[in-house]
Amino acid sequence: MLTERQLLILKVTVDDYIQSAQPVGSNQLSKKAGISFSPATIRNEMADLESMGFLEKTHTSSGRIPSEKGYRYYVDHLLTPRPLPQQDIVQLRSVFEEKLTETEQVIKRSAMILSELTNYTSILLGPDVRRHIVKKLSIVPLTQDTAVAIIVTDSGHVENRIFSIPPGLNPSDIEKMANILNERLVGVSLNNLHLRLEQETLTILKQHVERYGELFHTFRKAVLLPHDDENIYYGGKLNILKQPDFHDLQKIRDLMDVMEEAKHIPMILPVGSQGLHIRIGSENALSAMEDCSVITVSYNIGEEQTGSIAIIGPKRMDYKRIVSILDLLSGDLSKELTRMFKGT
Amino acid sequence: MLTERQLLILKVTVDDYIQSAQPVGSNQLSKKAGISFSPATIRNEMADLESMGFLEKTHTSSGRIPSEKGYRYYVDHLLTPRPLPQQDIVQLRSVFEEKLTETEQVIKRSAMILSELTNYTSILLGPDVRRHIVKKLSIVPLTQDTAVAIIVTDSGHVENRIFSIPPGLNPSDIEKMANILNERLVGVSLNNLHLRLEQETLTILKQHVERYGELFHTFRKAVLLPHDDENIYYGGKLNILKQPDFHDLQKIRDLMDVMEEAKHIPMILPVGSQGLHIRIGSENALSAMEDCSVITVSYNIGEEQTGSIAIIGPKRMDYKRIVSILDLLSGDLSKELTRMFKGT
DNA sequence: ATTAGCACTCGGGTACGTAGAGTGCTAACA
DNA sequence: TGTTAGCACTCTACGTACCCGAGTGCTAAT
Repeated sequence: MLTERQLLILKVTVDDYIQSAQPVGSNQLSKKAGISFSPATIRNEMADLESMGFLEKTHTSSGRIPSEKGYRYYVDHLLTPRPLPQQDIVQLRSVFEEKLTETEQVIKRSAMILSELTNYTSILLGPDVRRHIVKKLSIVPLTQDTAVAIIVTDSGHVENRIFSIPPGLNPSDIEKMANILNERLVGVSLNNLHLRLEQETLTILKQHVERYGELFHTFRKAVLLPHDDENIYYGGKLNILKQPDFHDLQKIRDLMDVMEEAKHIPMILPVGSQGLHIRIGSENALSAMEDCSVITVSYNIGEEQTGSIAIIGPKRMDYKRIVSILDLLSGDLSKELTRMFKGT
Repeated sequence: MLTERQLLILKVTVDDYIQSAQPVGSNQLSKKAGISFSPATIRNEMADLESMGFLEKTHTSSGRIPSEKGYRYYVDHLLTPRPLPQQDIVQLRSVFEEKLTETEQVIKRSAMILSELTNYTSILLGPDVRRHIVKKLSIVPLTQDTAVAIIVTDSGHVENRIFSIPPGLNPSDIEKMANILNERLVGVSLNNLHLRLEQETLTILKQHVERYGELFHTFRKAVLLPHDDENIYYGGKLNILKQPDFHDLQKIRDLMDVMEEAKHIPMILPVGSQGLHIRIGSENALSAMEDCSVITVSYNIGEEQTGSIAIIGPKRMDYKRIVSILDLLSGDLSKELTRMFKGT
């Protein structure tokens, strides 16, 4: 439905606007490499592209900028991924040179490097902790009436919570409880912890531990409390301020507000979906992000557990480059993290 | 050296400017309550105050705004702390109603509430982890060649690090090592951990554990790696964007940049100093903060360990209110955290 | 089908005039 | 002598007018 020439003009227009952030006019365009027709012709084609909804004007006599539909068509049909410059690859892979031993560290560093490389904001979601398997559970008494419960998972993640001990309880009972819990809960995923706690351990505790009720209750409450916002990692939150597209302070505030709020994260990056996704402007669920584009990609550790990577930038984002970068990183990250925990 | 009337005019000028963010003129001032002299008189006095350096003009025929010297005099001599409204007290104390069990949680919540209450940015520094005393040390094997070391301190803080195990090492040796380390290191502060590690445990390890060298080396490296930026808590980082005083995007960027960078923190809030401090504009060490005022106060747990609270706002900050709020919070926080760990 | 030519539009910059708030100074006043 | 009314002056903010340049749409010629 679009002619070759229209496709060319659309592509060059989007490319130019992405690069310059200025509306592009027919004269300007005619001077570009690969364009062999006059400004007048370009004007006609651009008028057509506008009536079809791919381009827009900022005012009556301005040059054209891509509409959301224009960007959408561009990313769907006109994106010709170019191999990344060697330098970028080196920088991106430098994360893995650091010999980090912890998932958390690797992801945190990745977020930083990603934002440095792109000049946009990055959000990385760690693998879902709740699928991890309990490897060991300890209880360490702190004071007369408190103790800390420590759960180590197969991925090396350590969760710890303080809970209170009913006054006057026999210390040996706590030890007993720790032993029983260890015996019964190792091998269970954090997800299923609460089920197992109530189904299996409760009856056994009853038999061995005095006043198990209070102790169990406070322990259970501590262990189940979700610390869900702790595996979100940001890079370059302030890069938004670098973009010429954002000058309205109120909008910047709204946008940053939304990003910081952990509860909005599922709306920003579709957790659980595989592969690469691009959301342009109002395709985003949140109205504060209607001037942004978000590119997300998933990665995985082993086969099952997946995390997500998101890049948030203006609609006028360098899609070509970001797609290449995310492709590379998600692959590398999957490989590296899988390698780190292949032995589990 | 300043007459009563000059003091009054200075005070009212600063108060008014803090409240309105607009230069204040003689006519405007003459209508205020407590002012019983004419605009002309005020003009004379203001001219004097300006020549003495307490006030400034933004341009030849504008009203006056306080100079840094003016603010300084105001906070040193004219600050009449007023009791906080009951509602603020309630909101501030709501942190302690939540029955949080972990220091970290309490401090995190305090930072949030503080920023909500003040509309400025807050930074809270947790107590120095390095002074905490080791209560228990465990080593949990993860894979063939990795294990996680877990250190629980008397405050309930849990540090964990993954380290690698030299291939082919006897698993029972790791257990032996854990036992030895536990025996020797419980009761030592994290600060002194590295000393003790090398002085005492090394010789004993030599006697009991095969190939202690490699194992010890990798363990030592893991334990000593400082995670120092993890007890800084922010509240309302975006509140800067709310202040009418900040409109220059570049300055906002610089300011936020500086605040996020953990290494700048010691320059922002003077770690270790007791009591309440106010730094106005260029009194701050960092040039990015020359348009800000910072109010800091320390709090303590028990007798020794201290953390800090800082509020960062424009020079035109509501000093009276912030001082009252910080006074209250630092007291409450000290009491509450001391109570939480009085049993240690 | 393409393009040169032309009238038209709009944003941005500059110049100018005015209203309003504020100042400094002088002279009158208590 | 300290205070105040009066007045000329200054500067900002705002609105209007104007022009320049880049760009468009349309028409007519190629």
